[in-house]
Amino acid sequence: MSTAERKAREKEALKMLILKGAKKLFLERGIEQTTIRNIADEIDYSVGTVYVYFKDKNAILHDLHSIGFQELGGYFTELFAIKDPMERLRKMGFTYLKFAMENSEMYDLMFIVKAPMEFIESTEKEAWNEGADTFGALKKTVKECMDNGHFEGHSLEALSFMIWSLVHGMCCLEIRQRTKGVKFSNPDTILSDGYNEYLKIIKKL
Amino acid sequence: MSTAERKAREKEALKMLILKGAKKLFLERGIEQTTIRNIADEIDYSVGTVYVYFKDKNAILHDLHSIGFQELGGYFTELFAIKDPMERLRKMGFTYLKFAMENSEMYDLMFIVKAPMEFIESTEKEAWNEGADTFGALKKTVKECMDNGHFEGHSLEALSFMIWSLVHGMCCLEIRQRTKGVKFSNPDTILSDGYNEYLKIIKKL
DNA sequence: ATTAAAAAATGAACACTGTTCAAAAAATAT
DNA sequence: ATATTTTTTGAACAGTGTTCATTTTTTAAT
Repeated sequence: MSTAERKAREKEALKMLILKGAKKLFLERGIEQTTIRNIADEIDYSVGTVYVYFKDKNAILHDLHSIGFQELGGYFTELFAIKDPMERLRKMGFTYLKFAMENSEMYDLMFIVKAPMEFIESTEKEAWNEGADTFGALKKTVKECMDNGHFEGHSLEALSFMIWSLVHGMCCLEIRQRTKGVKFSNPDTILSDGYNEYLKIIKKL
Repeated sequence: MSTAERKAREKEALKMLILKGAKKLFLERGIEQTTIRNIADEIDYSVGTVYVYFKDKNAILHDLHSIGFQELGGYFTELFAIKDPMERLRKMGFTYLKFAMENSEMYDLMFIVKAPMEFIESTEKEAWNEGADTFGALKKTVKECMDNGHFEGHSLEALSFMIWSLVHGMCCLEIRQRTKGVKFSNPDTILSDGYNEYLKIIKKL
């Protein structure tokens, strides 16, 4: 019985080792430039082994995308100590932008790359819980703001989606290099001027 | 002299034929599922010929991305007849969203896919004029609104970037399938409820 | 009309990709 | 020490973007 437990642990450990190697390569050379052979080489295993632990490349990308959401959760934890929902909403915007600018490759994988969603669709038992939970946290805060008399005339779902779209839009334009002709053409500007404008907008709503 | 002119025309015609074939395949099976061989087959030429007319795949994607901006221009033309800048800004938002939802594969190529930007960087003589011009049209309208007393306390560049980010964010989340857990989970909802919320927001600014 | 020169089109070949799977190696149980 | 199960392997396959010597076609000159 003990050996079976150990084996299960070892199996899990090797799975994590593959993910760790994959993440390392993603960060230093980009997602698209990383191959299964690269990952196998990185951790000194053969390609075949990688396929024992992951159905295909999308499975690796999906698991890594989930790890990204755990990391985003780490950025978010201290937010929930903030009592005032408007203050929390402000800081939530900053934290989201900061995470995206400091972990752009992971953000890309979590919110832009198609592969993780394709994996979810192919397995089709589970929904995109990571996304639903994150959006849920935003909605909860927006609701508290509305309960306190803010955002009159807006519906909860719609306004929450707008706020998400606004910050995601900035991140997406920056990460996929569409800010070349705009003055907002680097991560620092997004985090200062972009965030500043975000503050002005939610104040007026 | 006449033959040289005809040859130049024929060269251009074949180039357009390749782009036309590429676009057809993109729309019916997606960008990532379309190969150079597919394109060559589609127009009854060999792979080699494609490479005579285009440096590489990114060059095709870039030219197709430019065609997308021409098409977006077509959607935009009637906007400039609108005198009232606020009314123009409202309709501009709707037109942008409509273009994105009706031509999602082209929108993806224009504003999300990396390849066209990589091509611009590799040639490095030209900037992303398509993007700068489109953003310029938005900025011009926002400026007229500000001249009419709207959007007090905002800077032109920053607010224009926010408006772009807001509508682009919606499109990007929808096109890259991140709206599964949200009620805004199809193109029609974006175009009705999403646009409605966009109207509410710019009215309050 | 024949021939030489230039231009255009070709597709086999190369190095790479994700993926599979019979065989080998290692670990476990008897 | 042997048999069984589990784990790991890497060659092989079908596909990708890309190149380039060769062939075909077109043009220009005689």
